[in-house]
Amino acid sequence: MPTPTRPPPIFTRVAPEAAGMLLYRAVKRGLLKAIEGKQLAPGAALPNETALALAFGVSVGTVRKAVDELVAEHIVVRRQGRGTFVATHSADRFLFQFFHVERSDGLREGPQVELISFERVRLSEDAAQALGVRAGEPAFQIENRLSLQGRAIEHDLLTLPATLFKGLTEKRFRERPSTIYQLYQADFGITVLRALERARAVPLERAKARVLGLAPGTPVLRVQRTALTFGDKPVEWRESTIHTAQHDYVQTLSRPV
Amino acid sequence: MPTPTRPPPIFTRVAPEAAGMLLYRAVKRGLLKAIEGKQLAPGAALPNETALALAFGVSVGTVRKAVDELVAEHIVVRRQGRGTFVATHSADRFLFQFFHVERSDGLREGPQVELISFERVRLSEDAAQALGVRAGEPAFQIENRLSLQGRAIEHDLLTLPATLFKGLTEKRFRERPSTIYQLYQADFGITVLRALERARAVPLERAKARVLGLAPGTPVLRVQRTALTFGDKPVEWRESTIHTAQHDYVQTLSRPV
DNA sequence: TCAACCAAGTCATCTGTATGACTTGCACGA
DNA sequence: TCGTGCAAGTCATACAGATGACTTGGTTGA
Repeated sequence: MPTPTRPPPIFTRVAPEAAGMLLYRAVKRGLLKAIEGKQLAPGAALPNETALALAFGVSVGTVRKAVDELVAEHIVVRRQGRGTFVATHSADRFLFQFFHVERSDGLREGPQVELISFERVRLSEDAAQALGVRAGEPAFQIENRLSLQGRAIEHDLLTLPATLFKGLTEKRFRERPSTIYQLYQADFGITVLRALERARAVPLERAKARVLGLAPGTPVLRVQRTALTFGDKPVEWRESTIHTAQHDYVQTLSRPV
Repeated sequence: MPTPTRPPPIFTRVAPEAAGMLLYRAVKRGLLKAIEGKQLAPGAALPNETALALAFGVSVGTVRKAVDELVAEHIVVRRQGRGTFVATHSADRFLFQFFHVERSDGLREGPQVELISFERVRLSEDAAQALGVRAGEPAFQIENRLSLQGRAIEHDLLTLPATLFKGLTEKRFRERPSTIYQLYQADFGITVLRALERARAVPLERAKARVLGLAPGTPVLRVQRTALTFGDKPVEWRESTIHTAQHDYVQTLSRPV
């Protein structure tokens, strides 16, 4: 009788070939791979700790340390007595980690995003420096308008190196299922792990005033963000212009990383 | 012969009486107590891990977990092969953790602080709400001007509940040896661990324009900060007005806490 | 004198095991 | 039928020890 086909194992042992590498890092990468590759979908339960230890060929303590870091990064969620689950990134996690605008009274909600323009360009000096590549490289430049409760609040200008986002089209961008960072992850295998931001107050320019429906010269917040993936490699450069009359840009200062 | 007097032990065993409490938390608190109480001064080396385990009556792994958290909070610093040291709060750590203004080209330096006014007041509604106490409570209100490279860059308005800062005087404040947060710690036993900030862009008011030597109406960054100690208890409310023509307000977005 | 080597001390990682707490589902009995 | 209680599964904490990497300081030998 034929052996029944079974799905390939999700995890592979890391112990032997990872000589010199940190074991718990290798385990973490393995888990991330499975999460990014959708073998472990958002909301799915991870195998229990002893099963993971067996699969990776390491001890439970090592698995624990790997999962600890994923928990700290809000990539998975542990529930005592229940199990460990892949965080449902989608709206909420993105909102929490990368969208820091909230109403002055503390109300937090996800923005509506409208695409204003989508073009192929050559990298400017600023963008090239932020992205760590040469000026003049091909790139995508995307303009968005963000609204909260129907009120235009923010203008975003995104710059993406074309080499990292091969095959991106306006249609694909426009028809993405969820957040922009989820598109990066699902379609291009790029996981944005953290970002650097620089903020300043500037008078609103005429072009953006038109987009936001405000008077030119209004003081607005200008935030420049470099989004980073593994190894602090830059993958996106973004310039946001935020109207902060009814909203604040919110931060928690604690453990600098 | 008389037994030589020896200093009292810095640490006490936690195992027995800490029934139900998390051991590693108890160890962490013990270490924090020693650090706050200056038995372990900034820059001092902690006893090595096995010695700590012995002193607290727990295993090395438990000490390790406690120290891990202190390291994550930048309260101590580990150096492989050397030892673990109490972070020198003083300039650098404060700068790194709580002062987020840097020159546009990335240059980071500590600000010069000038005291402009020091008064006893009653808490306003805003401040009272941020500090989690009733409006009308007595408080100190302190105005500072901060400069970088001789250029006035920021105006700070600090509000401190009088109950937490009993005995604070203008003289003591003015003659503090180092940073403001170090004064809180050394003189009032208050360790600022983290802070919440809300930023917006506003036109510069006339009074602050005079202090900063700028034209009224210039777009400036308005940052409202609530500083927190253990248990997220608010201890300071601060409103900063920052001139961001040559400087940026810098943030790292990563693992939300 | 000086450079190379060596040993001790310390943190860093990993293993393996034990116990407790929390959650769920099932069996049992009123 | 319903609820109590128990057992199993899982994460949470803690222990003890082994090995490796890094730093420092002293010893040795040319």
